[in-house]
Amino acid sequence: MIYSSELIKGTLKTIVLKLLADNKRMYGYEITQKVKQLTADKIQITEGALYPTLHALESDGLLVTETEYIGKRVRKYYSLSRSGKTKANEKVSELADFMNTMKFLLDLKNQSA
Amino acid sequence: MIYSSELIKGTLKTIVLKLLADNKRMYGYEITQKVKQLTADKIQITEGALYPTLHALESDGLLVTETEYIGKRVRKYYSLSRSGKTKANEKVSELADFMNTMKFLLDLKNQSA
DNA sequence: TGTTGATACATAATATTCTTATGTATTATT
DNA sequence: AATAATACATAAGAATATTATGTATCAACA
Repeated sequence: MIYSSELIKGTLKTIVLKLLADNKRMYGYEITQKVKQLTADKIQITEGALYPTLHALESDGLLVTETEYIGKRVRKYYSLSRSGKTKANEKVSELADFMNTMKFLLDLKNQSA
Repeated sequence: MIYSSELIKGTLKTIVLKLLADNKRMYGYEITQKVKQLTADKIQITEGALYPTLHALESDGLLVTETEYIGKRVRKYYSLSRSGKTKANEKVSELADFMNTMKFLLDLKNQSA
């Protein structure tokens, strides 16, 4: 089972920031695989969504990059800047809070009964 | 505190379907107020988001409407169709599952340590 | 050795879904 | 009389994803 894509919307930035908070540095493809693995294939981040997001986070100054070559193949590592670390904490807290609120909403029983 | 708007994306349909599953019938404005109340103002559904969503759910056959007049003011009640009830259950289950997955992701500790 | 699948980046066209702004009108409150 | 709340609706624009496409390297296998 893969979640309907609309659910991912709005959480991608937070997922990326959280993974980078946990792993110091990661490259794009690695992020897609890590998320796939950690969620038992339930969340699959597409490259068309991820790369523009990484570029946006970088241009916001939240991520910094180092490019390395593995053989002849380029690999672009991303890591959190100082402000990125702060932002990561904020976004993770907000999402956790949001999920509690949603859980509460979804657990409500019939109000009309 | 109000959640950053991007978090709401993708959950609105599910919230609406869930509220209608709990309350038999509701009208648009009522839904905005109910969500606001249930979430202590943390989630505020805008009318520009809600009405198009209600119309879409209706045209998908998930909702049915009855129009009533309160004095001279029109009020449009929405309720779940048979397929809407099924869909509501599916969407709520999926979102609950998704939130567990996200919770797991966010609770992970440093992987690089 | 050549074809396939995995790795690894990227962007463009399109679709979806929201925000923000605007509009109309009734009713309640001050 | 003016303002806020109730109640509907739509349009322009922004944000963010999907889908498709492109390039290229590397590993495995037949």
